[in-house]
Amino acid sequence: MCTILDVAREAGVSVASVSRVINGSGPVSVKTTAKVKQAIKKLNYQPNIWGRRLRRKESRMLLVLVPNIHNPFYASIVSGIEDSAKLGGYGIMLCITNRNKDKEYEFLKLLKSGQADGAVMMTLEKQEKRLFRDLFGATSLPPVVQCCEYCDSKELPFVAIDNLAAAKQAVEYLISIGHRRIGFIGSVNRFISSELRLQGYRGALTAAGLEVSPEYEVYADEDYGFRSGMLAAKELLGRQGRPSAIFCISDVLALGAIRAAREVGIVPGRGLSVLGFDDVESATMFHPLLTTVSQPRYEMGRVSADMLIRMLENGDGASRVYLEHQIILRESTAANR
Amino acid sequence: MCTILDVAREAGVSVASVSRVINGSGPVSVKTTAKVKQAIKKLNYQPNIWGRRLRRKESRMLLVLVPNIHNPFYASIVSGIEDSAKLGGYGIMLCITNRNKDKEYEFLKLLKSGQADGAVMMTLEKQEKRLFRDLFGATSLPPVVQCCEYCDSKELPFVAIDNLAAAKQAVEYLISIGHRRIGFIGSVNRFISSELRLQGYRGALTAAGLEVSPEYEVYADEDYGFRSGMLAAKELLGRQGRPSAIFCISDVLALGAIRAAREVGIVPGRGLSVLGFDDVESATMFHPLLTTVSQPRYEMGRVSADMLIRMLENGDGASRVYLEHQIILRESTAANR
DNA sequence: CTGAAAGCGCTTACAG
DNA sequence: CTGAAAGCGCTTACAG
Repeated sequence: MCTILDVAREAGVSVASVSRVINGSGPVSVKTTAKVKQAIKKLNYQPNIWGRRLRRKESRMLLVLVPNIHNPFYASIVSGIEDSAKLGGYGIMLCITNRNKDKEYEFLKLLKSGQADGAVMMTLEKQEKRLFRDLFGATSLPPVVQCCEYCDSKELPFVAIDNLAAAKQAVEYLISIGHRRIGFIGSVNRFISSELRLQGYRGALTAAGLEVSPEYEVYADEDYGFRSGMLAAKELLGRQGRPSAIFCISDVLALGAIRAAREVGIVPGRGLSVLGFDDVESATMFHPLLTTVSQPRYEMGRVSADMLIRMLENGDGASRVYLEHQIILRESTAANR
Repeated sequence: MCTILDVAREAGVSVASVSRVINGSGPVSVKTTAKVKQAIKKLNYQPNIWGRRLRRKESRMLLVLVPNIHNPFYASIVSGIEDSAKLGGYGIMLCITNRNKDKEYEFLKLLKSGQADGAVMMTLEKQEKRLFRDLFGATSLPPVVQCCEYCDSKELPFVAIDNLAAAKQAVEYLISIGHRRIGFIGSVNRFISSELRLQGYRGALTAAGLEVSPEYEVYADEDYGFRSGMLAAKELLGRQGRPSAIFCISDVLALGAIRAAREVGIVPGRGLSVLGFDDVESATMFHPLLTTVSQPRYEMGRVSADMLIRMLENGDGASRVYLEHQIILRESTAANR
């Protein structure tokens, strides 16, 4: 590895000039520029990033926190973040938290120590007070954009869909095609999306004059696992006056519900309508293809990272954006006769 | 942010002593240690990583290159790498290459510029000469461990399963339960695993005295996509004397084949045996549950990262390790009568 | 056991 | 337009 000094010597100029050429900063004559460029090429010079960062006091690094990476839902989001980061000249560091708050905390310390400039977080639960207060104090706003999930403290920016409206529409659709006994499979996690989807479900029932009953609301594990979706659905289907339709807060759960229905001899689609959330790839792998709420995943990643970078570079304030969702009608829902 | 100098002043000692306490290097009296620790706590001091790295000339950062992140196969591997890296005190930077060689190349430059110490690569194709020669010259070995896929240059270490043996066993199983016309769905990519699985398939046929026919070998797209698996299977199933079993080099392709079979009126499992590769989650989501070859994914990630770290820290030489695979019998294969 | 000082590779006022 | 020099925050021989 050669240094800026080697280049300067090779080109017969000062390190200051070399630096100016590399960064396109300050005035340099064409002649000097040419000599420097040639020397860089000849020596195959790569600026040492640590020296630069130490000097500039910036890391050009973004943190990305995802709760788990097995749910295919997160894959496209990470992809979107990565693309935006690259475009802005940032690298990303990924942390798969697996609901381990300590791991999350340790990782976020990289912000304090200057190892990263900002973070996109998909791991924030509804009430996440301690984390930030401990890390940044009560006053200063951390350089963080929340994606998909967000906590209810008012100041932090986020990018998400309108989960309440989306869930309400989804359940309204089920009602519109004749369903009256509609079950709900949620999750025991503390994500705001889970709560809002539950509220949307209840809201739609209430608005239609249908009864909201805890009998029809069951909960899968934190990670929306397939197997736990199956179990939840079986519970629901074993009840007196079982539901004719189930709204699930994730596709993986919905897929589990479909499998559960089959196992107890119900034909999914005809005998039981199932509506999911996310539109992951496996939603269209098998019949009945899943009716679901689609989120603009890649887009959410892009927008989150872009927002974060603007905050970092232009000092833009916190904003909260809702992206469009879409209800995609396929085969897993049918009219109730 | 306060610096080591602030801590030194607060504790009434020199920066050298503070540094020694932080790093547990060199001799320090209990008294000094106590004073320094107290000062660190009081000031909530975090060492600046850039200064340290500039000085030590190490980055404590590992690169991870995956071809795509939509295939659930890669998720656990990344998880394993992350865990090992954390244990060794390394951070990881993720690059989703999407088969973009330039992106890969740019990313690997981080090694040269000292931004990362080593890389775990899952993106190397059979003949990957240019990449490394351009980057590291013909002589020096790059600090890279290959995972799952590897190139045929002899020197680079890798962690993988024995793809040839695994594929051979899988197809031998199909033969053992009475299948004679066995199709193959591969991929047009240039990964060694794809090639070895093809060879294993052919080897098993030949060993059993069955004919190897190009008619029975079809190829899906580079990313083992579900839809392209469907198309490939339809091609196979449309042929004269269609196969009674299909060996697929990935589960997602196998899932596509199962769907294709259904669409042309064949009952997968009974009417057509399908055998996959990877044992991803969706292999057990729907009936027929997929018979498949399971790879120790998380383990592969762990072992790769551990090996890389040993190379970096102890100067261990290149080694090549094969991990155990396993054939998991489920419902998608049945005896041919 | 401790501290003064050099130096890692870079950028950027400052003076010319 | 150019260069000498200071300084970013750290670690580590070196001398004591």
